[in-house]
Amino acid sequence: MANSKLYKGSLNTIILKLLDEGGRMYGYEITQKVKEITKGELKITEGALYPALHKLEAEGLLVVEVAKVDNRLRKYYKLTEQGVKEKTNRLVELEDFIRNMEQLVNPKWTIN
Amino acid sequence: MANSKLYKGSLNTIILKLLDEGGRMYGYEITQKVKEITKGELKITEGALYPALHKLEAEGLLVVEVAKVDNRLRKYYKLTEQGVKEKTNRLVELEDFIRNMEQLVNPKWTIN
DNA sequence: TCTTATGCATAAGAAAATTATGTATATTTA
DNA sequence: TAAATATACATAATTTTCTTATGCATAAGA
Repeated sequence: MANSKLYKGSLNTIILKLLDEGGRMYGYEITQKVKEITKGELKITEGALYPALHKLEAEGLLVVEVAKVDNRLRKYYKLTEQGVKEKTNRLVELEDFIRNMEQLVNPKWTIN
Repeated sequence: MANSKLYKGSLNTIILKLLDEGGRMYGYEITQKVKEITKGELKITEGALYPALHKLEAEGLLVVEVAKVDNRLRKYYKLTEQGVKEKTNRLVELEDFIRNMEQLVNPKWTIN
């Protein structure tokens, strides 16, 4: 995914959130959107993305809809009802994670 | 490490930062410190911590110093000069990561 | 005395990524 | 127009990092 190992584990959260915003997106579109938003700092690799999409679909969080545009295949994914709920959970987890990491590396106050 | 997969990849950064603050710490102490700072939300497992410490030592980022306290063994770790540099790098990566994630899940502004 | 806390360690397995491929069409550039 | 790049999907082998399950040993508390 990136030069930094920190992104490990965050791909699903990113996918769910982008699909929540975008309504429906296809794989390649997701890679481009992420690159755009992070100004090229985060590049989702295909080897990570496609298996992740398949897994989320198998878990019932996404549904796929195949389309043909300009004679090329596209698989549009969108959140299921369950996917929307899971997205919310993941975002809460992300907020908790960030808060804890901030606290660990840049403690605002200390007891001792 | 935690209920959330997001922490994957962040252990080394946490270790380096805590050692930078604490001067020198031993493994068990690190687990307790992390638990304390995150109010029990993040628990470093021994199966993750000890191999990580050994690896950081093998990479030359840490040095170990064995001590015996109350007839029990302790292995104090501290940053090497290289470890201090690496700590700085990791913290920059962490800041970038957090900034990118914030931007992805909670974009402040959009172009379109 | 039994449980919990302290303190280290490793091995087997799972999860999630990287890296390397593979296929195919469309568009841009030299 | 030929070659390179962009678009669009996919999977397999390997690596990294963690969880889970052990194991050993001493100290302290119930």
